Amino acid sequence: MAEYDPQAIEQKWQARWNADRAFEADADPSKPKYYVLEMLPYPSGTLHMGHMRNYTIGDVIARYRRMQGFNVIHPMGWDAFGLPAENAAIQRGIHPRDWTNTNIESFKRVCHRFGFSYDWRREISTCEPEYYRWNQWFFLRMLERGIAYRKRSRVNWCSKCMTVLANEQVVDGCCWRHEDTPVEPKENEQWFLRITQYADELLETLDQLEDGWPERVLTMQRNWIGKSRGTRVQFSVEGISGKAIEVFTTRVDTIFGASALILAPEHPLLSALVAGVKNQSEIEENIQKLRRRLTRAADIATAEKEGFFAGRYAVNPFNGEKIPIWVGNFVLMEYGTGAVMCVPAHDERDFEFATKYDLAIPIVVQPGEGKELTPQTLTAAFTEYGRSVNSGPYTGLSSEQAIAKMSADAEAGGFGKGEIIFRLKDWGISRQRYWGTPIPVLYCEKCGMVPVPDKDLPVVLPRMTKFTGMGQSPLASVPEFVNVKCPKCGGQARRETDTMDTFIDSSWYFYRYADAHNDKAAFDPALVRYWLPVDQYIGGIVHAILHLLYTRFFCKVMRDLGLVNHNEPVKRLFTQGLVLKGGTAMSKSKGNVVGAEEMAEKFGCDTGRLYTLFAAPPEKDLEWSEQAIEGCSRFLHRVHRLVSRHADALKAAPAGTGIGQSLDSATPKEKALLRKAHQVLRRVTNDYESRWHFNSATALLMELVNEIHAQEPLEQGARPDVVKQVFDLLTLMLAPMVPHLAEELWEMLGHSDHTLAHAAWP
RNA sequence: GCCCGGGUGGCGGAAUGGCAUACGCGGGGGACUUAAAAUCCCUUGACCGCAAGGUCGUGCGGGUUCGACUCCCGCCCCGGGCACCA
Repeated sequence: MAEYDPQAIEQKWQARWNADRAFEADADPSKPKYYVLEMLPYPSGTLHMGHMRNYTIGDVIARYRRMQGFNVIHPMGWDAFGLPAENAAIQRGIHPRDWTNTNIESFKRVCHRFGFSYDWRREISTCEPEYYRWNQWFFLRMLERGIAYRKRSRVNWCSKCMTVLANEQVVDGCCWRHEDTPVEPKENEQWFLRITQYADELLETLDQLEDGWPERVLTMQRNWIGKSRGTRVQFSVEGISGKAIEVFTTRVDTIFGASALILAPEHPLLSALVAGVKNQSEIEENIQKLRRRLTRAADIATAEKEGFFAGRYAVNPFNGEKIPIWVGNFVLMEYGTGAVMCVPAHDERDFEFATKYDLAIPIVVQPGEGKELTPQTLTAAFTEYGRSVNSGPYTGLSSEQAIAKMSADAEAGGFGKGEIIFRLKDWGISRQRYWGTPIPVLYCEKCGMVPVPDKDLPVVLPRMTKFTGMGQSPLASVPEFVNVKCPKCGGQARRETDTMDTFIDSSWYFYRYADAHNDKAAFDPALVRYWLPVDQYIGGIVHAILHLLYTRFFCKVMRDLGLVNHNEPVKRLFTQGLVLKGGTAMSKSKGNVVGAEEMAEKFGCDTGRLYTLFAAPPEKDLEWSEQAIEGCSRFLHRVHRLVSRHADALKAAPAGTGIGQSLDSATPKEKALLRKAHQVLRRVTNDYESRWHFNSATALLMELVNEIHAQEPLEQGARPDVVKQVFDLLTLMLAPMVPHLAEELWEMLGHSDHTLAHAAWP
């Protein structure tokens, strides 16, 4: 009896799948399609079990859907541009392209080694001109529509990455790659994509994803977009004509309770306001002090409220009342108008501020329901809706009514209007680094900024050889790249030397899989219409905002370009848990990785796959345990032994009894075994179908094996055709999770007609 | 502070109102073996008991129900997200 030899079996079946082109799928409108996608990896270092868990889950789904008769597209590619490659180049003197390609080769080898059912014809690598020329093409289309634009602004600079970061790449005031490095504000001229133009739609269509996306991802995106409905109101400044201060408020109904205006220290009107007031120099000094203290975004949230009177008064347009203008450290220049009205009785922050600086606290909203607020009983701000009091003509209205009426009146009176604002900012995409897509514009002495004509795409990234990581845009030091003729006037021009954020690359890559080698267009819309949107996307929660927001934005832009006809790129999203070792996520920098290849060497990849599925439900974090793997290995050996021991008898079984046929003549014992097998089938199907609890699916299969083992049905004289049916079911159920072993068992059971790759799910 | 998850043996975890702890790991005992590995069998929540058996037991306190890990109310703890967003 042959022992289970995973290495041999795995090689054998991988060769067979290759020869059969078992996982290649082409668009075929007569078949229902299913798109299974795993987030494409950044090829750095070694592929570890964290990656493998992601791909194993995807592979199980792809194989299960294939068995169900779907035309399954299951592609893989490489997020090949990015900083670590460039940093490796600086540290080791290797070119980023060579470093990246070496890593891609090894990642690919391991993917093959694990038997993932990818259609490799669709492979892409984002650092190849064949791919990134379409980044440039998209950029030019956005430029034409005003979605891409250039402006000077305050941006986030990471001193370790030596580049500007997008807002989405800043976590708790620090760089997302360097959690201990606060980003520094920096004035910079750079390119932005006007994602805010889609803010409302990005928020609205999240509702369509309720059934398919994790609640927390939807919440995170909603928070990030941060829609607020409110009113913009202008306060004139006493003694200065023509210089109104605008505030944004969601509670215009409380404006009769405003006891001050508070401006952000960076407010552009401040210097004009302060000019000529008593104590001018002292106030200016205080402003400088506040500004300096606010350089670290991380500190702002925790800092104590501070402020001071700026020397002038504003006029409340609703009642003509004079209120002092203050400067406060808690007012954010980046949000709203950079100025707020201070209504202490009905806003917690204002209450705190007013208490500290002894400002008036007039009550203008009463809760009703028999409760009455008085200055004596008000120990905290009352921030809920109620009924307006002491609010002139609005007294007696509910808060909702007052907001509506006061917004309308402000607009009629020309001193304000209802407005919706978002927290979301435009996407800054310029990076002062080398290893990325060149931005396809140039600057002509005569014509100014000129887009590179489509016919001149791609703008190929030159092969630089010296990397220092110092200073600005490495490409600026390559004269052959920088100096060009202007395509408009033929005069002297300079190329843009910043490169694109690599999140552009990953924003549309899964559309390219549908038509990976098209050299006339990013993709053929007909193919995309067949394959997209993605039916099931699987990846880490880290991309809950970053990648998943950007890709939704790209989808909407592509729709408006007439390239796609859907509104959301991904129907269902699954975020798998981390693979931990010693309590922290496996990562090269922490030095706690378990390499996928060594895993496959030691136990075989089927065991590795099974372990990541069995050790925990897929959404939970999983602590790596070598002992638990041995349990999985034992189980697979046990199954192999069980089948091979009975293979000869079962092969000879009469072919009469197929799965699902009734067995009137079976003995009670035979029926009990069959019943068990079908119970397991029902529950395992449910696990594959919707619950994705592969750990309990595996447990059920173990139970079935234990049951067969305990009963020894053949030895006890059970009908071979009945036993065969049970073994067939077991094998089919194992197939998505441990495909190599399942194929081997299938063959041992005498099925020589076809591989399991496309066998029908029972 | 607000919003999501979660809390079950020594450990990973199972149980979609119906035998709590499936399955696996680890532990204990045994068979086979000269021996070991592998394999196979038995056992393994806590407490009381020689035993048959009994009592307790899913973070804590209440409630609904014939019946609650599961539903409701109030807390505690852990993880994650958001947060001077006006």
